[in-house]
Amino acid sequence: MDKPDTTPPPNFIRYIVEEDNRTGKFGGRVITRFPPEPNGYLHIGHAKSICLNFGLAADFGGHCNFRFDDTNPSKEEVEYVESIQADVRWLGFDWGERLYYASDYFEQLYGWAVQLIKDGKAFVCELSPDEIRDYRGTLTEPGRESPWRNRPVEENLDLFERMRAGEFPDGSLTLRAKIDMAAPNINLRDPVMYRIKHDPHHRTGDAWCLYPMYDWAHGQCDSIEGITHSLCTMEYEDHRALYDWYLDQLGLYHPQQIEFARLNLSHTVLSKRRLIQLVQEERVNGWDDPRMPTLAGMRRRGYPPAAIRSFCDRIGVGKRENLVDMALLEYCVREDLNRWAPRVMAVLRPLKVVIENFPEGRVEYLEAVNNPEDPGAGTRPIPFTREIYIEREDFLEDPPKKFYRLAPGREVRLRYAFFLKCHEVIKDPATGEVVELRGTYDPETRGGSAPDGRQVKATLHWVSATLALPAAVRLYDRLFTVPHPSSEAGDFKQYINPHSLEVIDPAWVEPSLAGAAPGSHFQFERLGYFCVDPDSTADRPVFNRTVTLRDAWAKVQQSEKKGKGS
RNA sequence: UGGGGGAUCGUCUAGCGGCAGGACAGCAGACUCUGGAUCUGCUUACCGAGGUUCGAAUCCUCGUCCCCCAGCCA
Repeated sequence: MDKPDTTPPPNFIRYIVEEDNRTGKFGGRVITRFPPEPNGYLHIGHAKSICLNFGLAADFGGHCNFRFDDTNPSKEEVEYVESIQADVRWLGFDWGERLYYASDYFEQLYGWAVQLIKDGKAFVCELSPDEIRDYRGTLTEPGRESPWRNRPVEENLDLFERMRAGEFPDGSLTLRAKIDMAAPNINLRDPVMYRIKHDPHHRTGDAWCLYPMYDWAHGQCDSIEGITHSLCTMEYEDHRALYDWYLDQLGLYHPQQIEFARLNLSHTVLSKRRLIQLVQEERVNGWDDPRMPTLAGMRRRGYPPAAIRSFCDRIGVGKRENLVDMALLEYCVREDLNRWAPRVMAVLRPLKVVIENFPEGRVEYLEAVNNPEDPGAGTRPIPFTREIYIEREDFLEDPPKKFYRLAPGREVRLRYAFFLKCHEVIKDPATGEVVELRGTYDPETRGGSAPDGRQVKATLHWVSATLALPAAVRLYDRLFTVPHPSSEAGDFKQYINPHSLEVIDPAWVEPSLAGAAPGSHFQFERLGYFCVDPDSTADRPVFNRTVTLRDAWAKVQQSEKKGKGS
């Protein structure tokens, strides 16, 4: 129905697929795959690949396989195979029955290796890892052939069989392809196909002590599954020649590999190595810490999956190096949440206001709109009492020109309630800190407008000081202080933002939030979007700030500051 | 200086020989019971030098700069 809106912008991969369909290269089929290694959590960079692969297949009436590239048991764990599937599902994609594992093909791969040996195109090598490196040559000099390169086929076959049987220790032997030690493409200098690892595998258990290298497995896995378009990141461009070589020697079907640039996001890091460090060194509280760029972290932070998908559509797909501004992701998050997140009131840093002409002990219920963007969302009652809390930063005793919130003698509107006028400022005599405001309300302004037509410049959010619920609120900010921590000099961790998490406890939220379910989203009016954290308990909900609202006042303050400074 | 890739607004991206477009960010304004949302307007780009062509971001040549590759990782 709304097809034009959902059609993603054009990109070079789409053109290739369209062209392939025109020429009938794959008979009009479009089969892609998402092939994660279960050695860590998925992050926003994976989301780009997921959206690309699943989206492309869906748009061309094909399908996308889900395949774990589980060829290295020493790094892989079931925890990850589970979290990865949960994350892809959460993102909104469905692979039906098409869940595969590279380990499903171990036997087939082994058979193909035997075939290459018989054809004289692979050999068992006894060089140590150091020696292999040494023999490989350098970027500018050719390598030297392994002394074991011309072993008779029968001997290779025998040794390879015994490698599988477990007769040799880890690292003692490898199976290598016999290609060309002088190839300018280093991937073609007799690459290792199998290494010995007496390591139990999360799926095959101890059936194998011989594991295929990714380069040996990947092309054939794609081929077995009939993948038409095998999308991967740029660093695999050099490997394509090797995948093609294997497929050619084996006489197998060739998928078409297309490389695209991986995503870089500002103010964070997206390499598994660095994310793992953050987790292991406890710079964050686990993989799903809301500051992490992982899907699990973003989910906990409150980023809706639709926002992440929209982001992936907007960033496009290209081949050049890029650094996408976090502001774009935040825009997508706000754009989505704005449409459907219910609005509530919460005060983070309370300043008590006593409304002197409002009777003590009286509670008046006012009607508040749940979502101005969605009339169907209805209204809810909120209690108004003699003592309320307003946000501390909404009052200034000596307001600058552009500040039009509350000040002595000034009148403002309390959202969905009454006009409030401030008469008196009570301070701590010792510190001079404002501790309480005294004022009066105008009963005639119930609901928020004055019968006499007088206007106020500001509307403040508030909660009843007697009826509000205490809650813990976690304010998150960007994890790093610089746009591109991993390209900065020195250890990336020195650029961690020391203020990336601030906990406010207690903050005060309106009573309707009692029992809010973990994972549910709200807009705290004038403050931002918040998501209920799983750490919440019955008597103390915990809210994570997903993202702030766009803040025009903050910008005014900033530009004033800059103006003064220069 | 072996091989592979890439250079378009501040950022991301479109363009496929015919007016360089969009989004985010920024700026200005309108509107507003959220300084939210919405709406309007504005600023800003083809890495460089030659060539082909009536016409070049696009084709050709020569440069420059950036990224990737020397794991028994993926």
